Amino acid sequence: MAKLSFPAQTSREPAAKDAVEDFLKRRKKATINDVAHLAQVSKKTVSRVINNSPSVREETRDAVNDIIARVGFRPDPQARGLAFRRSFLLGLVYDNPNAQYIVNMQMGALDGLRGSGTELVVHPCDWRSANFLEDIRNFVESQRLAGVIILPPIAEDRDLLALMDQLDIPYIRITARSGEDASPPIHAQQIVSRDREGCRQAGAHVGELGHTRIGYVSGNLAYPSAHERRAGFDAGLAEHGVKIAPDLEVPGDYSFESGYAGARTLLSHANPPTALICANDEMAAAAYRAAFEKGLRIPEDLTIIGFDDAPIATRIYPPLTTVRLPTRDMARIAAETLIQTEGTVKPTVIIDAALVVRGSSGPASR
Amino acid sequence: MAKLSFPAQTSREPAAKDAVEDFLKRRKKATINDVAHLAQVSKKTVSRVINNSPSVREETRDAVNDIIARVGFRPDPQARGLAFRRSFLLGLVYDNPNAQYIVNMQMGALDGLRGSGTELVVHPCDWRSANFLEDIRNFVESQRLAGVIILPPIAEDRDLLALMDQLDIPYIRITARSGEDASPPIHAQQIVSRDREGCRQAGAHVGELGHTRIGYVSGNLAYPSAHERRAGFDAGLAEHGVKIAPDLEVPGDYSFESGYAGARTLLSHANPPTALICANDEMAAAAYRAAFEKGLRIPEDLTIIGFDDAPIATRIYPPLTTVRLPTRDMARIAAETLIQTEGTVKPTVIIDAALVVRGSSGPASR
DNA sequence: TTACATTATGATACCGGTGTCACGGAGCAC
DNA sequence: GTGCTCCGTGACACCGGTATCATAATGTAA
Repeated sequence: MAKLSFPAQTSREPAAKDAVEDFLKRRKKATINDVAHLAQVSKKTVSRVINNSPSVREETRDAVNDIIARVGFRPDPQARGLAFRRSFLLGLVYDNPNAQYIVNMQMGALDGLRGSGTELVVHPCDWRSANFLEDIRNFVESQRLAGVIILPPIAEDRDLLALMDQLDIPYIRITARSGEDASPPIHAQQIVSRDREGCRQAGAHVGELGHTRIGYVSGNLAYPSAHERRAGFDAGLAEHGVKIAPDLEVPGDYSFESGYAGARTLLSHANPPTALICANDEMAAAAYRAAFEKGLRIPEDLTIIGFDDAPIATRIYPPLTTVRLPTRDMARIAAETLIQTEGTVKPTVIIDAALVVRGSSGPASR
Repeated sequence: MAKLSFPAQTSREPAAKDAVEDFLKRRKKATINDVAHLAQVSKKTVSRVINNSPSVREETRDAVNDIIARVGFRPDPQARGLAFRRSFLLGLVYDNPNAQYIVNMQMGALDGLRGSGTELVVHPCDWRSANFLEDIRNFVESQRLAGVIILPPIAEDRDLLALMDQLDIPYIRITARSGEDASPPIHAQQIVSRDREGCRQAGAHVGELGHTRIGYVSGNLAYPSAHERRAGFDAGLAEHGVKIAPDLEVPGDYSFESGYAGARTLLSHANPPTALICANDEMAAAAYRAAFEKGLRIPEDLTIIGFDDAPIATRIYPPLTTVRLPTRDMARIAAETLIQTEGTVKPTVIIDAALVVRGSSGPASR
């Protein structure tokens, strides 16, 4: 037990030591061939070590790992990708690059990728463009992406989802409404936010404050989120026996401009609202402006509710009561899911939104 | 002149037609080998066509291009990159991912890349981390990036610039102060914003409005931008014989929180300012809050000036008078420069900032 | 001891492109 | 007609990895 059979091993090591020194002097990026040569094994064995193949003798593995560490070898993603026929890049595709949630989701995706050796390639695109699909196809296919995260609203595009299915590349969509109960159902991996629940809480909050004259600036009704949010607000208000006044409802499209126009209209009404619910924070910020221009005080004269808990919610004054949507976490989970699952499709992940009460909501004064 | 020697050509074409049909039926992504085979030339010739090599007979080129178009061949970036020893990816490295200018610059970089076949890989990093340089080195080197755009504030890191020089990869830094007159001078390609000029205009504006009691919340003095901006404001104010009150100056670090704390301090002063200049919009927005909490009206009681013309400048009420920094354009130019220049280093590009007067500035009332 | 699995390892082809260099033919001077 | 350059093209090696399959080394049963 004491004396191990060292003659066999030692024959390799000493020679290698010097060779490593020599190699390092050349200051060249190490390749798998260099490592194989220095470790006196074939490149395939080095490849096995890199890929954690089980069928490598521990002794060999250690020797190879030693050389790898000493020469600082890092396998080339390009070569690896070429051989594997897939890259080590995750794609983030989205329209609407100005929206804050896109920024958050990108940060979330980066959170999820950190330390994985996979990098994030961002690819904005134009949903209205004629070659929308062609552009994405080209991107995904030619980069041989390891996976794709599709952000709202284009995550609702059935043609895009069909394309992704056809390309046979792992992808995950982020959306406000599960596609499983759609017709036909969507079977893609998805991260679904429960906007409805958060909005229910917000609606209940407004009802609880005693408001009865309630205005609403909707989101873009082309997107499921707008309907989910509306349904949630309705449910919460109903808990207190109130509802959005039919004559105090205007369509918005999530933009500041549409929110401003909508809020102006509502606040100019002969019998204006004492509470104004906006389908996102951007429009709520616009409502602030409309209110201030009319000389209204928030929340004394007007309660305003938003949705998203975007940074702007705490930048405007008074800070906005809103519904927090953990966009960053959603994208993080999406990225983690894509790089962890090896072909296996994980079930839908549901994320809850929740009310955050701040200074823009107060009791009805009239 | 009439009869061209067509026998030689026609022998190739007809056979190919059918072959292309056959190929398309297989629904496989075309490779250079497929194209070479169908066009009845060597893959090297196809390669020449792809790369616009001049030494290809026009006739041959047309034939190859025809096949390329018919089979929808797109060269694989991975394989191409492996052979070229560089990828078709541009890296965007930055710290401070929450800042709005980062978002703008990313959009700008994407603008600059559009249609170039190069994709953008975003890589946030942590300047304070011990392996900051190692992380970036690893990223740049292992991805064999085609180029790197370095955003502020890490674009000021001399060690990072030295590393990039050593890695011998095209890169361009975006900064508020040219490195050419630094000691030792920085010879990197750079896009320099002239913050100072914009701030001079803003300072002159404040002076012109008759303010004499002027407060200042500085930027992070570790960054050149903070000094440039301050110098600009000083110069503009000096044009009207006024200056920032020594007792009304507090340090900020560009964050909302620091701006809030700073503004509160200044507005609590026994002899408070009638104008408050903030080194960026984020801090200006925080100053709004501090002012409102004190019951001050903007601009009647207090003039507030920001810098950046970030989206928030028009979201808060009243809209903020600020200095517009064309961050998006700067990054677009950076990206364009990197993909256009083939080894040749372009000179420094200077971008001007300019005052945008909105509703937060008004005449001094006292 | 021999026969037969079982494991560890390597030789070679391959992923899809580009670089090097050699070669055949056209154009020109002699 | 010969010798020369110049141009267009292709054969082949190579970029840096992985897959396949054969083979050497080891273990186990007979």
